[in-house]
Amino acid sequence: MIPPVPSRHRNAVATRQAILASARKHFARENYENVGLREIAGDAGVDPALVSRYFGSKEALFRETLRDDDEKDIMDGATRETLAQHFADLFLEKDDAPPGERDIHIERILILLHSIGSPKAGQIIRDAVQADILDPVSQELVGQDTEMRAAMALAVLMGMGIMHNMLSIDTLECTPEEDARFEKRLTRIFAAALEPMDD
Amino acid sequence: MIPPVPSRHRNAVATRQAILASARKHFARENYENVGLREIAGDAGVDPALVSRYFGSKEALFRETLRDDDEKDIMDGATRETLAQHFADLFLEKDDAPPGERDIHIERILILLHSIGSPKAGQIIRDAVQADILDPVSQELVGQDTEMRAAMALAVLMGMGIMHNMLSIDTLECTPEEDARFEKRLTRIFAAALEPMDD
DNA sequence: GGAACTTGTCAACGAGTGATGACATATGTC
DNA sequence: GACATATGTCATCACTCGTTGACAAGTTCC
Repeated sequence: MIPPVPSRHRNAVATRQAILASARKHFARENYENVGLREIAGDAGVDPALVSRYFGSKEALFRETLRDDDEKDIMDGATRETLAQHFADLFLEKDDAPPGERDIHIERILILLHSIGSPKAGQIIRDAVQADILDPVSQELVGQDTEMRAAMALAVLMGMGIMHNMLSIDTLECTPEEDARFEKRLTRIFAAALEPMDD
Repeated sequence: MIPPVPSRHRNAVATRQAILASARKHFARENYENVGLREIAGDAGVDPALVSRYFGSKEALFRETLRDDDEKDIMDGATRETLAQHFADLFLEKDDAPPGERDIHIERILILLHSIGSPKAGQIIRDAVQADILDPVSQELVGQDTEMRAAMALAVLMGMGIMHNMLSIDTLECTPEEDARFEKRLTRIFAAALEPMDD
């Protein structure tokens, strides 16, 4: 009988992070309801009971998944002139952040999108959207209807994300010319959502 | 012992329709996973076993829920000039269809939106979106990138629907002036998505 | 070395799900 | 009226889920 050598030394914070990372990965791919705690634990190489122990409940784990501690502001690097282009780049993943940080950013949006429509996740998502996206964006805008314009830009961003990542409806990635026209059109849409009315 | 008078005479097609109507109602309010067959049956005043019997499976029932038999085309009543306004009206529910038919239309979109992100409902939704929205719209467009433009308009429509109906983020319903500005901006966004590039 | 605490393991609970098959009752046909 | 079929009822299956508590094993401190 081989005494099973503990493959990983006991480390509370490490397992907690492993669980959280696994949860982020799975919630970014599937529904709140379709992600099981056993699935998360298995992928993290951890006993399922630890998930409940470390986070209290699945709902609390999901909330933790959406928390941004020191993540960079969604409006970082955008000036008033480049606002529409900034949002287009956001969707086109032409982010100038380091790749690791960018992936986290994308993962977070995917989590948001996948579990919209789940009543248990609804309020959590609502709060995160308001605090991390709507408030920062509308605060950056000037002129009339700042909240309305921020909400409309977010609506476009979410709709495009759903089309691309969840419905897998891609009108992109064809010829480079089409790609360029897509980007131009996308920028125009964001401009229509964000820019102050000129008349 | 009162012999329980059958409140409703046995009628296969009537119960089938009752189940379908109840399913539509519930799927328009919650996730695919969060709607139970017992819930649907209970609301239809029907035994839960009948749901499986009449529709085979929950998945098949959901698919049936999204079928449009004789529903009017999403592009009905739109000319090339009023295209953007037509889409804005679609979201603003200023539909000129009879109220019953309009509710069905709205209900169908809500079903689509709520169960995006559910893997079991994913393919069904994808097919319905393609056949009932993308194809008719892109077929109506002229010029370059018709599919791309249709997809972008749908993205805007879905994003706005999510904001309004699921995240309950309303920048609307304030003053009439704001309302008018919102409609104007929304029309501009749809125009940016739908109109051919002029340069 | 032994006590006190932390971290991990295991088995099980109660609740809920979709689905199925046996049975009961109504309806239609001859 | 008697049979065959259509429709509805009931109990239950097999399964998955989140969560919990008892216990084992490692770690730290005295």
